Amino acid sequence: MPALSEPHPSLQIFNTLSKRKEPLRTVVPGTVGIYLCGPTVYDKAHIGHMVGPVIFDCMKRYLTYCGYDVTWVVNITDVDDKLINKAAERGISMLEVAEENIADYQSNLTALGVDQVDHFPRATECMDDIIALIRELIDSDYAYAAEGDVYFDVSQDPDYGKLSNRKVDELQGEGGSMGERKRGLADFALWKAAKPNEPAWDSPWGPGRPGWHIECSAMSKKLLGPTFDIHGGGLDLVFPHHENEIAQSECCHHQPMVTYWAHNGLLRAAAAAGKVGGRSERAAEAPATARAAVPTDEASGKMSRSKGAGGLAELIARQSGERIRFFLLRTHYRSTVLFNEPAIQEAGTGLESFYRFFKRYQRITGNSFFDICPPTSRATGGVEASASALHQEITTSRDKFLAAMDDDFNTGGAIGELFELLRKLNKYCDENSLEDSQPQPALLESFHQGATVLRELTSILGIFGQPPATGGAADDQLLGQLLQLLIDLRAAARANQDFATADTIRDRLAPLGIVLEDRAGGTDWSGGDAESVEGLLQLLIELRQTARAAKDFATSDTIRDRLATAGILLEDRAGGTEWSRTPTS
RNA sequence: GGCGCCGUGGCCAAGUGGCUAAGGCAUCGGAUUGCAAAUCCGACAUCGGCGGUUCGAAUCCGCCCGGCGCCUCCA
Repeated sequence: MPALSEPHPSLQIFNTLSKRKEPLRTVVPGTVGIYLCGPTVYDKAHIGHMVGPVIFDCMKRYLTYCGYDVTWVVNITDVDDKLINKAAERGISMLEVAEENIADYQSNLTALGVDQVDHFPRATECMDDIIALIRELIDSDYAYAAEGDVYFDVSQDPDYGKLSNRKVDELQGEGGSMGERKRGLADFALWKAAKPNEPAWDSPWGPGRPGWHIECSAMSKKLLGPTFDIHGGGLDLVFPHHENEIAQSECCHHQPMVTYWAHNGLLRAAAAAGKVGGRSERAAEAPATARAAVPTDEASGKMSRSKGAGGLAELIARQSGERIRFFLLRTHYRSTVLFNEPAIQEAGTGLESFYRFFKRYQRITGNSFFDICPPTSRATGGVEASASALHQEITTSRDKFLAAMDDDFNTGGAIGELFELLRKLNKYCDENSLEDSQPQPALLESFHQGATVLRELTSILGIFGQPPATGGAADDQLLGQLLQLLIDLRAAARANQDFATADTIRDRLAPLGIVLEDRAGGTDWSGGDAESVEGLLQLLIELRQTARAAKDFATSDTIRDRLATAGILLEDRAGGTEWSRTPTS
């Protein structure tokens, strides 16, 4: 076993094996191999499945930023009893079940901004590796075949239990029919003989399929080697899954499987016991006819949606992947996170402050924050601290941010520092009136550099990569046109000291989720969606009626003409004014 | 029964031996604004309870109370 690299000067990782934080030392200097246990794809993903991917995505981004060449593997278990059952239940093949849920899983990952995964190995694509590993274990007497099954002989491994702090003779083991074929209760299956009509692969022990644990030993070895740097997964996998992985791999290779075991905390449903997607929840869910059904009684504690186990795609549609990502990153990854939708909503409120700043940046510099290309490495990032008071503040914030990340990827602490940096930048805008007059180029440059550091740091967390996705382009355009018209009408009213009309416009917009902000250079708006359009038109029609009643035909005609330009036709009838969309071609 | 985790302001959440306990959300003042919104400034907790170690503890130890996880498929 070759010696590990020199430790990183500041980065520490908590290791489940030693139960303490340790400096990062890698197997190969300058590179990091990460393996994260991915899903068993027998059903749609729930939000609990996203915790690991999101934090490990940040880990890879940070390690890359720190100069490492990182390879990240997330395996997919696509052969398993539950897949077989699901396929039988639905009358489709196991492969079809897997394909469907892999697509769901990956689209969820994409929505949450998880795009750093290098390999998604599938168990069914690694059968040769799995069988080879089992054969080696049998040859060296760590495993034995029994009636078409193969079991790992736990009694042969003196280290068994070192990860989860368990003693072999205290383990309960599985009962049932398999128990008769096992030599020891704690022994676990490496290969399971196929029953009639089950999917099966040929092996020296007869047709069958691999056990769950051996897949990960085989896939991690294949892609990362017999010893690699970081192995991740949920805390619930420590025993038996990871314990068994260690047993298999280390008995086979006679060297450490993994240097750092990193386990993320589990998501817990607020106001109810049990982790999201856990056993108690599934039991409670069983009587329900449709798991994706809208909860009928929030107080019953049996809701699926608010516990997050169902409808991740729907949750993402309601809240956006970025909000969910930000919500997850606010808490340290080893902590239990209490999940509930209002909390995600609240995280989104915090996120809005950043988006308002991005607009401010655009107003001041004329450029999009999202077009800033920040330094992508720790060595080249940051600003000259001595250049100005602002730069010193920025440097302090950046140092604190990096110190938090160095401390076992403390994203919660890092995010706190991000808000500090945001406040400093806003204050700088205020104090130097960057929006009002023609600011000095030097002030502008300092400001730009501060924004660049903000972009540098947020990129590490994988947030604000791109402007938020908007709805349909056509509706967006109409919404923009209607609001510009309303803003113009309001500006005219304000110019005439007609604050009643001006305030009416703003007040009527609020219930539609649209907020107006008056600034030196004009009025900004935010919020609103396709559903706001009808309300806006109703308001415009009323404003036009008021203008007509006051014989202010210039205004009323302006409204009608500009609506026509926007593709809305107004028709005055006896009972009132009706609107319709002009057919588009 | 065995192994383990957690309990910080109204809510969420950093901090795990030493300046006035980050930050977010909410609330209340102030600046700013025609009024708002946004932004900035300020207010708001002695860290579940008790006892101990220490010059010094939210941070270490013990006990108690409360919440949760694993020991079985599970991210």
